[in-house]
Amino acid sequence: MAKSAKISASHETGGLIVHISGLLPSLSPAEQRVARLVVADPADAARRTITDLATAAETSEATVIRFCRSVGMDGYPQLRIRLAAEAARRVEPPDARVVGGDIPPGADLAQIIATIAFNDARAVEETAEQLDPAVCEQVVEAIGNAGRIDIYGAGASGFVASDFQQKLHRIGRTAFYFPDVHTALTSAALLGRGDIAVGISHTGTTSDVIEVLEQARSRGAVTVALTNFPRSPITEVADHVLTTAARETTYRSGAMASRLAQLTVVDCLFVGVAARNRARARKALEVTAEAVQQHRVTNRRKA
Amino acid sequence: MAKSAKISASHETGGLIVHISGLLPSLSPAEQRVARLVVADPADAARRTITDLATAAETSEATVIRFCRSVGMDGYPQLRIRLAAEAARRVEPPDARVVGGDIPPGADLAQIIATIAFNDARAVEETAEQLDPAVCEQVVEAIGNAGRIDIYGAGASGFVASDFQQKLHRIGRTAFYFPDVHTALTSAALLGRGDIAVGISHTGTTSDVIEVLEQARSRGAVTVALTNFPRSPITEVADHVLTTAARETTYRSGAMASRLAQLTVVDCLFVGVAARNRARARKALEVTAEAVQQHRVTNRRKA
DNA sequence: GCACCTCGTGAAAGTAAGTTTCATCCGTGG
DNA sequence: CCACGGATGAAACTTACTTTCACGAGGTGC
Repeated sequence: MAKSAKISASHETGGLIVHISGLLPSLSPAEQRVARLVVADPADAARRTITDLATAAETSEATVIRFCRSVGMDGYPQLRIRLAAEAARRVEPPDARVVGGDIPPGADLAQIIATIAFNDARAVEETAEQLDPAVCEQVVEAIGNAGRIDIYGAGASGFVASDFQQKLHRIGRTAFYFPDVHTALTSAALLGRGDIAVGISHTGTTSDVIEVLEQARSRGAVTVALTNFPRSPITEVADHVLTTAARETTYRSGAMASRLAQLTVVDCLFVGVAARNRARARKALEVTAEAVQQHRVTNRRKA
Repeated sequence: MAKSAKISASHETGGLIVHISGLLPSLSPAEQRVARLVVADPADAARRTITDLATAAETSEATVIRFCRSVGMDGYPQLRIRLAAEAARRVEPPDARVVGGDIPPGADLAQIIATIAFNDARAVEETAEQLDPAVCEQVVEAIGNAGRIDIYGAGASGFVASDFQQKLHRIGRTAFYFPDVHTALTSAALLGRGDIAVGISHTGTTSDVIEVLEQARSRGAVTVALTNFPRSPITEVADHVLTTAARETTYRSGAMASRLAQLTVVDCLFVGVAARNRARARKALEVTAEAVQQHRVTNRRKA
């Protein structure tokens, strides 16, 4: 039977549309009408049912099926999902976003959301890229072996410090965080060889944190600094320096992205430490999760 | 009150998978089996027929249909093309990374860093994609006009709550955060019409937070919930629901990505509020920045 | 402890979508 | 004027999708 020129089934993922328009002239009139609809708006075609599309092309379902076969598909459903896939792929409008910059005055919420998310995601990715695994390894090692872990941070970095403390505590490491400088100083004074102190400061210029870290170091503790600026003062009192890569510089942005970058670093260290002793960490996590269980309500679902 | 919180069916093209994983816990067991298959490999699911998928999930076609409806689709074909579209859009991560999953046991630091950063960045991006600007607008409006702002959160979400409080405070809004449930409850009891309460809970099942939010609502305050799961109990006591889109589900990952997603949402709200009154917010930020200036050291650089 | 709900579930009936078959139409060349 | 062959759509057919319904588990109130 006239198995009319079955064009090599383009099994490659892309190029279906191109493929179709390429062999458009070789199609029968009725099939061409279908093809034109498909090429004109693949996404729309994907949404239609075969009868619907046939009607739109002023033809019958049979012709649509024939068209599917002509372009190398098994049947209509297959064409449909391929079209949906391609339509989705080509819709990628990388509208110019304000990279690392301020939010334009007239921006609406949607723009604000897009800009912030973009910058936040960037900060996280770029931080990960420039993080030195070797340094991380040393820090993880130190934390894993430390007798005591002190974590310092002020303001926004204080939240990160606090978060880190809580995480380490949850896997059974003896970690402390002090919101108050005086308490932190006394704690630092009691550190010694085999202990570790981590100072977090976005700018790297927070005198309180630097001071405490210095104290800790003078007592023989290993010191770690987490900052955005690799040459900032805090690095002078640190044995190991980890840096974030948040671009924001203006106070106006309120160091938003930097927090996320700091947290990402904290997460990496945490997972690294936990991975050193899987069994123990897992056990500790299970126990702690269980502990808060009674403070969770069972899922009384909504209608 | 269930009617108050509507599950904004992510009408946009993107975020279906994320949307589904968010709803996962609120689905019935059989539907969850379907959901897991779909989330695990959307492209594959798109290729399957409904009977096929039902068999794979060890359930009936009826359940698959119910699942479609649960996630806001009209029927199976619609789900199918949406899945195909999303699968196509998703850029395959360079090296096979464990998306939303655990870190492989033998991983070295570099792998851990890459995986965490990838998941963190994704959570931020996907959260932004599915955030409903309209709801944000309402919340921003409410916060901007509120007499008093109470923010509740426990555990990891507590840090986020605290961060939010600090941010709002910095631009001159009267905001509070209470680490202690009892204090929070008394504060909530003193709220009234014109005030606003924000409850943050990743799982949406933290009874303490729900309880306090409920109290606030009963006093006439506008209530806002920030959670990863759009049908969790907390949404029942909230006038406005904002959702994050962190995929992690295992407690093992310690809800790491979710924090970042929550912070991104907080940042958006913060900037939104600040943008409402640029002049005043800027002034406040300048003044507060100046206040901590003397706690910064000048750049005595390293040798 | 019983009656009664409600909810999740799959079997089966029902409907719609997709596919095949086949008769018709129409132009072409004998 | 009559085959002939390809294009086409109506209709039969098959498969996929959707709805309905009854059963059973787990809870709730009497």
